[in-house]
Amino acid sequence: MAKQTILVVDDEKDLLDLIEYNLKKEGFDVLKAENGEEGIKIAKEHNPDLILMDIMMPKMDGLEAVKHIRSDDDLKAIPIIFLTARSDEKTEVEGLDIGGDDYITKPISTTKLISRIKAVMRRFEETTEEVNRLEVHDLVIDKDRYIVIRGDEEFQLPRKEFELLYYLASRKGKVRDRQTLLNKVWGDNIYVVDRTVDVHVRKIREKLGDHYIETVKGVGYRFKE
Amino acid sequence: MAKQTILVVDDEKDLLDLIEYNLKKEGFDVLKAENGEEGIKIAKEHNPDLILMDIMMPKMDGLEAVKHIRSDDDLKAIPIIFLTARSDEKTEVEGLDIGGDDYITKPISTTKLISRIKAVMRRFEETTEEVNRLEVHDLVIDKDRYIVIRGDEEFQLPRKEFELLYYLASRKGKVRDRQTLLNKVWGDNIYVVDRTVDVHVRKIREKLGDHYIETVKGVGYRFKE
DNA sequence: TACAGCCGTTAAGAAATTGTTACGCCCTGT
DNA sequence: ACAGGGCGTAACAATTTCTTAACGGCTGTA
Repeated sequence: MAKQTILVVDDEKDLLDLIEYNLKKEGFDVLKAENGEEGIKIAKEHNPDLILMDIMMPKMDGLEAVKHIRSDDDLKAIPIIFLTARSDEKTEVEGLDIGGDDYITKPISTTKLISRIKAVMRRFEETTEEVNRLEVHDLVIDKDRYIVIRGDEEFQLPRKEFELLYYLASRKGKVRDRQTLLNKVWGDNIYVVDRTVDVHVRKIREKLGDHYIETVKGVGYRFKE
Repeated sequence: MAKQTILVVDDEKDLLDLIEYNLKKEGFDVLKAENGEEGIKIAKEHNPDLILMDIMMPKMDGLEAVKHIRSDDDLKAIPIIFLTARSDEKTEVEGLDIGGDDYITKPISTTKLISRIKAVMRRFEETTEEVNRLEVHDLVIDKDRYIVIRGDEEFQLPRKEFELLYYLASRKGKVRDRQTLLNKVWGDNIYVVDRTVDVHVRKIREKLGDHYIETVKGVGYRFKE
């Protein structure tokens, strides 16, 4: 899965940094804005997958900002989670009414924040109904089911093998060096020896045959075009 | 969309009238009941789209009433919002636990009430519209009766097991990770260890056999295709 | 031929993940 | 109050998957 981007809008810089740190640790890309106006601008430019919005801010407050977002065709579908200083009833409700998808009261527990974010994203994914299904050569690589199909054979690859294959297949023809593969498939802050990739490639070849993943000596691997 | 009907159950007549007035102004049809017992009776007769239920009432209190509603096949799908006099956490939690979908503390702000109602309804619209009877492989999973049938065997699975099976079966072939399963079957803001899913899967397998739910290591579970 | 750089292959041990069982809590109906 | 069922958790066993390290082969170069 491609990295997901979260836009955090809050006027407290410290909090912004703290949230950024935690979200990045969880593997999200993070964008920051310090007020509603800036938030909208950045949202338009980058189309984040989710917005974390403080309600009380100078210049343009969160509620105002969300109204704008919800009336912008390009942005209206983005899920929004509110941050509120106190669980003051009125704000809370107003927020849900204009189209927030959840709200969290400060002070924020990191785990809670993360799990809320993931919950909201999941709720949205089902609605979006993406097709995670690649068809390349004589293979069907179905990520929803985590299986690879060829003719009427069905292969159950282990997770890493599957994801590696999926990544390469989704970029058919493009060479990726081992380090890139590790970053994309294993994750950024993971420490493993890059020869590990070789082993996985070999296992894939063992199961599906040699003719899908090609070696580019001195560079890396690529899915055959 | 047709006018939506809301059943309000509260023993304070004045409040009942006030709420009625406001809901009607918003375009809802309103039914009233003054205690849990009466509430259930009216619910069965009219099948409202949502129930607003006071917790503290004479005769049969709200929690009790909701338990009945949740165990009545015709009524169990109706969203319920609790009204509580105090934001006593325990009652609050208990309420959500037996199947309330939201709760509001008195005194009630009208705007807040309305927007909560709308929010809950929105949430339900997305979820509803399910077929209540699945036929997969040699199984019939009947959600109306909470029963699984194979040939002339009939299995009475406990609630969680049933719902987990139902969820997976209704997405035959698609892998779901534990967290997603928890969110979908247990509910969003429920905190349970994700290994709980394993145990329930095991119990289902114990009763129906191993060949329905497949494990995808490192990912989650899926109903066999 | 000797050497260096790179990749393929293997097998073994480590790590991660799941299966299974048992226990305790809570609620319900008796 | 008590028995029973449903649920969530913890702990340990059983498996599967992942990594590493080591060795051998191939290719191009001096």
